[in-house]
Amino acid sequence: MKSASMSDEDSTVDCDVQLKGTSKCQLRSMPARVEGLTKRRLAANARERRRMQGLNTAFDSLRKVVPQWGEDKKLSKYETLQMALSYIMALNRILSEAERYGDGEDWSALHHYEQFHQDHCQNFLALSSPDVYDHFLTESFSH
DNA sequence: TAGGCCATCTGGTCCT
DNA sequence: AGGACCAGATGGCCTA
Repeated sequence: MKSASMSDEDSTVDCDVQLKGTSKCQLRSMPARVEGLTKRRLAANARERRRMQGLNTAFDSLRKVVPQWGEDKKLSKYETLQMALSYIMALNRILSEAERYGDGEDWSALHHYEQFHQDHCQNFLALSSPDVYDHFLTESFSH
């Protein structure tokens, strides 16, 4: 997508991979030591790319299990983490309340769960501000 | 057009 | 020594 047009399956030296401003021709004419360094840099770039792709895959998995407020709007990474955090806290709270009031047959918690997506998204919107978020954390843990 | 978000490159540090 | 992880820099894409 970005500047480099590199293949994903590269592990050490990819023929299509080029260091910024370094042509394949230049690469071939380089002294062996410099060429070695260049190859290692390119391999490191490829590893870093794969690592970040793995991280993004994990973010996508997280997005799938976290509430979203719109089908079209994809949560940013930051928003995904914040949403996951407050989602977990909310579920935790539901469990705590079910333990406190329920005997196992009390499904009032389920009602809370149904309400969750609405409330949660509203909460999350409020979390856009760090100050409000801190307040939300305090409130959540105080229960 | 400015600002947000993102992918990629890069050099440094830590770990095995 | 080489790989994993991290953070800063850079530049592209998109939207208000």
